[in-house]
Amino acid sequence: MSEKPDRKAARATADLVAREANVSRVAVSRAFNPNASLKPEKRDRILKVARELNYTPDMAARALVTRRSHLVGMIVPDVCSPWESQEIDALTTALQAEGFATLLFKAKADFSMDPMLLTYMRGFNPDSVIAFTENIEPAVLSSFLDRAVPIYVIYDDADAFSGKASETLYDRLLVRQKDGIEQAVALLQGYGVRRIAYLGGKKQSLANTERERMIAQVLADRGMAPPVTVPGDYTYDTAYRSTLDLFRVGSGADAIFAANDVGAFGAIDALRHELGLSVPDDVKVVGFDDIPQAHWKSYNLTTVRIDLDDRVRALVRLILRRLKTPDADPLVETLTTRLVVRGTVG
Amino acid sequence: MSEKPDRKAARATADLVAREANVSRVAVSRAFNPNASLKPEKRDRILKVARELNYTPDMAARALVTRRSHLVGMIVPDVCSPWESQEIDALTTALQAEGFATLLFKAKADFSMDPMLLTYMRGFNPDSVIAFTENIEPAVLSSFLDRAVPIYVIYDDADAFSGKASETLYDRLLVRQKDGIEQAVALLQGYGVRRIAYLGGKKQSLANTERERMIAQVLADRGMAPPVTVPGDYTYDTAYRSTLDLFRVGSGADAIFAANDVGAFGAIDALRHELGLSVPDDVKVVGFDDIPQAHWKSYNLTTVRIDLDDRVRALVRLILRRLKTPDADPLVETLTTRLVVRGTVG
DNA sequence: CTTAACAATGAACACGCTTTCATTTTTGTC
DNA sequence: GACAAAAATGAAAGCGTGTTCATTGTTAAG
Repeated sequence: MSEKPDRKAARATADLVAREANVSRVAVSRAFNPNASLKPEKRDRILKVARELNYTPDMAARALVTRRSHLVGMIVPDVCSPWESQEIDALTTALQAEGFATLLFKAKADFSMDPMLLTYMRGFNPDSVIAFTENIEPAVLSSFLDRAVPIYVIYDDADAFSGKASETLYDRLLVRQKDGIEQAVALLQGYGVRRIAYLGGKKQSLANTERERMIAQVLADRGMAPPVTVPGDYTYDTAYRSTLDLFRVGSGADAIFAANDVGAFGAIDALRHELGLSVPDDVKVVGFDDIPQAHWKSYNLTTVRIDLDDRVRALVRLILRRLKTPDADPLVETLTTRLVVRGTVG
Repeated sequence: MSEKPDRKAARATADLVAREANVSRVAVSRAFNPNASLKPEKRDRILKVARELNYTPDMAARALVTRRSHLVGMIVPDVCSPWESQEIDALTTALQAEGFATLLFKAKADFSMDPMLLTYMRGFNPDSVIAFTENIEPAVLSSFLDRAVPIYVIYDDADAFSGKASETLYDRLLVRQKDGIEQAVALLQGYGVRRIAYLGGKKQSLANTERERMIAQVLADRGMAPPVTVPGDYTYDTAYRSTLDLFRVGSGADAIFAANDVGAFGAIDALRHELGLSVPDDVKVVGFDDIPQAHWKSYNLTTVRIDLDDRVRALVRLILRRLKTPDADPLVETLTTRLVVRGTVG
């Protein structure tokens, strides 16, 4: 870590570059704006001088006049969650390549957003906002919408949504969770499973609600017993305790469908290391997400995969399109899910 | 996700608020600047009008004149790494509370930084830069230092550094890694371990180099055989493969000291699930970091803990102090490490 | 060679805010 | 109630850039 003793350090401005290169300040601006017309040799000379002077256009000044901050705000409840950190990583990489920087904010643990935080965030004028927090308040939404900032709330849309883009005002990312869930349930049924427990995620999470609803629906379609619902919050520790509670009561469940992979890990460890049960012999376990840890040998988790690359690509496509053509018609991107079979079911 | 159909959406400015509240624009500015002198009732009235108009000061405009962007740049090679994501999360939370927003950038996988990226980043004028990338290039450093931006390169300083602040130009975070390493080696020796393998991290990582050097030193001090060094890169998969290689060759190692917890997980899984060895009966394993996953029952890892809270607190203290008093003398914050005993040694 | 069309150029303005600085109002003291 | 000191106020200047718009320099067509 370090710091410059000399505080005088004047940063180079476009004016200085212009003077040094014997051109007008406007020419310097044009040199850094690829689609502006400027004689090539002149541009080269300016860029050379700029490099020597260690000059970079000031984004703040630029944002002030262009009304584009080149910032994309991300609101995240828990950066440590493997699934979210993957998304942050991938989105940041993709947006960075397009010239946008990630502005990171922490939401409150209960997935809600501090109104103060949002007000503060608005001050930075992000060109777009991506919220990993699902229960975003309408007031907050409209406060951004007043400034015509496209907001992307990341959660997995219900299949119930028909897919007719014209029916909605917004861009949407539609994740067909049912596809993977059907494959998972079919596999479990094939192994003779009779009673499935659903180990939930955060109550406020829409993705969680949808998953629960859809699992119930698929079970009903196949003539199976409705799921036993076990409380969870996407964390290992809660999943661990809930699993203990479930089996000490003796619910008769012979399979656990977890709302996310981390929860599945907690369930597996409770079963194996505290209840003395075997996975998959006594109890089968299926997760959701397919995070990198799912293939770790200690878990080797069978799970419903949401392809991160596809997901991020679709999201970036939506965002960039909206930024470039703000008045374009709302678009719906659809993703599917599929079961990845590993060792916790067979 | 959503977008406002109406693009006109004029954002409220200080001028508008001033007109609406029958005051001068200067008064509005003062209302939002706590230490400016303004009659309390007047301030209240202004803030009320501002709230009604949904007004927030524009940070870009503010930054332009105050020369403070209230942005802290973070350069991260891998957001998904549990240890790094923890740090990002904690730092963002702490800085957010102090009114700073996190500007996130991805470094290249080899821990180096793309010069273009840095140039781009400089354009945002971060008030400070925190680099999780350890082999930061001097040219890059000085390009920021020219603007008197304090840079914090996060790695664990050698104990070799005497702690005399006057001898360095920079603020430093000194992590006494040796403390925990000594405890770990003592424990291993107590269990009769004779030959320790060091499962390394990324070659470019200074923390890794330091850890290796210090383990060798502690072993020598205790009259033990020098460590067998096994190549690694902080990832699970590499650790897994390296461990297989090590034991198939038959190195005679009866303990593995991993450069980080994730690497330790890979080693444990290779030993248990592929080599048919027992941890801790056949081979003892010690990790480094104490990430949350370390207490998961499948691993239950004995590891050298670097207290994240202490670490972040110290870092935030350094950063804020430097931002408030840029000319203050360089300061050194010292942290210790300690062994957390769980199930992979006893 | 002339004229029209076009590319290149720079002066001036705007973006939204903070900060002097000189002025006015309020407060405190005898 | 008079004076000095302190607090409150607003006009104007400026932060570093992009963008008209009118002007100049250059090329293409006739």
